[in-house]
Amino acid sequence: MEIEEILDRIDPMPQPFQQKLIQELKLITVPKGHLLMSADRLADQVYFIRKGVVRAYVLHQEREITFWFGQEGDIAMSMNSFTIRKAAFEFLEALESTEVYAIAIETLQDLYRQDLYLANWGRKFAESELRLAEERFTARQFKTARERYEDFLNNYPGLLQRVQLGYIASYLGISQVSLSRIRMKPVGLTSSPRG
Amino acid sequence: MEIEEILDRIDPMPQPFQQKLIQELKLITVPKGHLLMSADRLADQVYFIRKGVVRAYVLHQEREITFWFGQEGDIAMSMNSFTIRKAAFEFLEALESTEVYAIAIETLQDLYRQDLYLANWGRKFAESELRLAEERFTARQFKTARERYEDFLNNYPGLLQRVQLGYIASYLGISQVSLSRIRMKPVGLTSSPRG
DNA sequence: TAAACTTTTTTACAAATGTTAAAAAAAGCG
DNA sequence: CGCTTTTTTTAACATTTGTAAAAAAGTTTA
Repeated sequence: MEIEEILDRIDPMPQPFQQKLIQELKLITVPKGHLLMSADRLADQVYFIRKGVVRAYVLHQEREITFWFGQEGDIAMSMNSFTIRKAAFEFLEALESTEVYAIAIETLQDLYRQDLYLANWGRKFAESELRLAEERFTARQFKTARERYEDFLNNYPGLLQRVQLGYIASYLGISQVSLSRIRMKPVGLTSSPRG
Repeated sequence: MEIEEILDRIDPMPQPFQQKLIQELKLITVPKGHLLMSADRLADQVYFIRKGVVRAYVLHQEREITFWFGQEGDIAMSMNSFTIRKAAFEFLEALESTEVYAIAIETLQDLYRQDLYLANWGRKFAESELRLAEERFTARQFKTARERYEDFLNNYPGLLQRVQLGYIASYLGISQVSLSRIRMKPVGLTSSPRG
């Protein structure tokens, strides 16, 4: 996906202002397994995904917890590192050979501070991510694991084929065994009294 | 808490720009139990909490799920209603007699579009909320219910005394019975083999 | 293509959490 | 106050989900 389209997905802005951002980008390609970002280090880049799939995960007691997937058109950054300029807590890993447009966080911050259109673009980006995060957070609370799995299939068509199930289970907040149990039984066949 | 302080908590901006926002605010007082916002209606106001406690909750199958608390200095808005101009999915309820500074969403949107400082203030607001949401989302995944309860006590000192436990249990993602079990046993005394 | 490795499913069991209902405690109110 | 209502705790039981380990399936590589 080309960069103009990625930017427009968040909020279209007049050409000249868009170009101010595009000018600063560098297209890089990373192999499967490459870490674009590591925990305990200051994240200094923001990535616009042109091609490929990445996941963000945290490491907790020897265990990886995947909490975000990004594919073509998505934007990856450590909000933690960006806002409070502290070391990131997450890893960002390419799950396929992946092409990203990269920009230094410092440069992006400068653009935001200088330009009204870009500042509002950045605002809309954060707002839309926040909206998704809230939706996902509440869904985690009142939807069953099976419903969340079905939502995942609908919201990320094709991703099931590109991402291994262990990562998806963790993303859904369940163990891989539970996910396997869900997939085993056909949809709609839950453990009702006389199931 | 006065409005200047509430705004500065997100990001300080030069006086004249801050005043552009403050000019538009109306201070209102609502009694305990009042709904500042209701699901299935377009949320048309943003609230800056001067005094009191509010909660945001969703209604799912006869059941209320509290997912956010706000107190002095916090800012309440329906990000869903704000960004995609759809009906809100959440309720916003005052848990005490509460004073809020209110501004129409439309007015705030206009201010953002016109002014660089305000646009960046709005961006930082969304970014910091997003950062908190991510933190809470991952914590939900790898912390036990007891740890989340302890985090709540640390992150919201005094709120335990102002909010009933049923709401807190729901906020923590557990049943009220579970919360009661946690509170029953002293800290550190978990169910170990010879507990 | 055989061996080595990784991923997914299955099994058996343990632990955590939910549900419903009732008792106890606390808060609200005339 | 004492009665009523609400909130919190406790109890008993059912269910979900997790863990660890093994089997099966699928991939990779020499």
